[in-house]
Amino acid sequence: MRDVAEHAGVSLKTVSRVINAEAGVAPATAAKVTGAIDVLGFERNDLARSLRQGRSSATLGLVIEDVANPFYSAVAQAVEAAARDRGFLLITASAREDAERERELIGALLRRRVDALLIVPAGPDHRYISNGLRTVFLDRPPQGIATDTVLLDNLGGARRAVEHLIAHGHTRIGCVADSAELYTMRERLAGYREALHTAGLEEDPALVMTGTHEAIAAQAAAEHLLDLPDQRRPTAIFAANNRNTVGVLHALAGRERNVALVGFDDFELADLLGTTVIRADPWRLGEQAAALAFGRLDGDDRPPLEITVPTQLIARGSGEVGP
Amino acid sequence: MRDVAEHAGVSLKTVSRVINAEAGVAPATAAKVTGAIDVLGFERNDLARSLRQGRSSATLGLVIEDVANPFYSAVAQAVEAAARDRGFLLITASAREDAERERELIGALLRRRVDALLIVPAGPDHRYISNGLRTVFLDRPPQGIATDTVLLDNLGGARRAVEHLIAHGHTRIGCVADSAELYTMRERLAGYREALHTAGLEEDPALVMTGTHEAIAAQAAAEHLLDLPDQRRPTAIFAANNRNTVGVLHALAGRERNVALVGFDDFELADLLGTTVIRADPWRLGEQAAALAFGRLDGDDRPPLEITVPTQLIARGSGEVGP
DNA sequence: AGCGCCGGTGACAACGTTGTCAAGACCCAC
DNA sequence: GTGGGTCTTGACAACGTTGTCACCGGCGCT
Repeated sequence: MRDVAEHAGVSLKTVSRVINAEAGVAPATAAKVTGAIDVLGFERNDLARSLRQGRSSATLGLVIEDVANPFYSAVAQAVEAAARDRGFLLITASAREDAERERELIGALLRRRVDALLIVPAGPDHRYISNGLRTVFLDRPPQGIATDTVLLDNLGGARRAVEHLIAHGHTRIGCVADSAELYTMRERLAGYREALHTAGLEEDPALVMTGTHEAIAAQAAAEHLLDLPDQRRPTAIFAANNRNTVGVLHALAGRERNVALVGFDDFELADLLGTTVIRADPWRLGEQAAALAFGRLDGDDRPPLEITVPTQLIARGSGEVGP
Repeated sequence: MRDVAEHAGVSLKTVSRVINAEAGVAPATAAKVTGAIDVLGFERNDLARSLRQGRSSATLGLVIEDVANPFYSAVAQAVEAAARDRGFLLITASAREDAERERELIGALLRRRVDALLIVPAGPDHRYISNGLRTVFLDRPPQGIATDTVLLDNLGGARRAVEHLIAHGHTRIGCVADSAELYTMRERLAGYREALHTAGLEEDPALVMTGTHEAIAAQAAAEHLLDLPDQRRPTAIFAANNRNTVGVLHALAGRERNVALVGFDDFELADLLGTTVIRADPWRLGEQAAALAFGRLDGDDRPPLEITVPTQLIARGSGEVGP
């Protein structure tokens, strides 16, 4: 900027005024300045700008599990769209279910003075987050701090899935789920159990497979279920997230036996595969979280809010077969 | 930091030394400082730091078409992983095939002084990018400037796909592609034509549907092809990207007629659906681009490089049926 | 003519950090 | 005791920008 000022023969402040389209610059002066800017190819340094102004550089931070998981990339898309509407950019970081990494990433984002932080938490404790109201938790609640949270109706969705299977005559319903330490999985397992209990069915622990984070592990778990002896084998399976559903589909693909399936999370091509799912809208999750964050930036200082996004059963065939 | 210094009874510079683990601070002093940091919950301002140091804040900028497209989210994942290995964060922005928006986003990233810029270009002209060697183009080449570029073997992959169909006896091969203004589409169409020509087949313009950006449009285009009268109808279809393949799959799903299909881009569940594809590795695209960018940051000042990532045909059944 | 007002401009400090340099304290060896 | 060295610390400027304030000249008013 100094160069521009010299080249145009004006002061730094005048250049600043032109760049920011402030009123009170003579047209002739402004022309000289814009000319110099063009010649020199000057671009304002927004880092210095935000430092001077005290506000951060119109940036949101998003910490998710993995950008390549379609559920989370849809969340990222929604948040980015909301950010863009306000002229914000988005720093996305993947914590990969690693608490230490999550902590590092959050630290790096806070040191960069992002205006707000949206987090799908992996760690067991978030008291170290000192961002006050400018933090929104997504998909899973925080632990140890009170702050805005947007969750899915995990329990209700899972219960709905299992009720649906029960309504089609199933009494031996298997469950393939990610680690039971994850909040979403605990909720979904609770929904699974609640549906069984309400229907007067007894839970068979042998039918509940947890800890399958990758699709390939879910496939192995489902194969194990399908290989159980006839009277112990499930006639239906509830898959507790998109990875698990993909794994179960792979396991079922090699078999003739028609086992019913309802998966949590919708996915592309589920219609072609005829897979009945509980649709949880990741776009809405991200949208709501961004709205909360921007609300806080706009001065909303109500106590922390918790929003629950509803889920919906989409029947496509795989969940509508009898035992 | 000033507060920390006062609280610890030392100078600003000493606090700075402790924070950055510089040598030459007496253990007792360091203890006082870390104590004060803990009490006050101080966190370094990395914006100010990078301003002072002249280098940018260890941030990469990535401009892609759309985070929610699995191809690009895989690219983002690869770039983010590479960034993280170097302690960098990644700002991801979606240009959505909009040249003006692309320009805005690139401007915003440059003003934030990202260390390097990785771009899947949408616009027709990139001379306005003044980032020198710190820019890498991904998936599509730049126009008007010379800079590092990582491309797929679009032409070769498409040719391979169509050759494969020809080898299975097809002579009327349709093509469903996104806008022919996109570089990747031009290349893939060229590959399609090259394969036909090499085999002595004549291209039927009525079988080439372009401009289908969304899966739903691709479905309509494919349905149009399938509804052609018998002697003009294609017996095989080449779908030029993942959206198009999904659309064609939907179109085929409602029909009994067995039309062969090879799609460009692999996708999850393609194995279950038995879809033969040309696999283009998005992870490798992102990885290579990040490697180039970091190479430039490390002082590599060779002339701009162009890297081509190979593609591979994965036969799964849909491409191996005869006419 | 004298007054105040306003449009246009610039000098300067400050945002929070770090690089440079110098100063003080201490120790060792002569 | 003096000189030189090391260790520890701090004062100060600077990064690039903008907010505050003051200055200057011209205008219209009384």
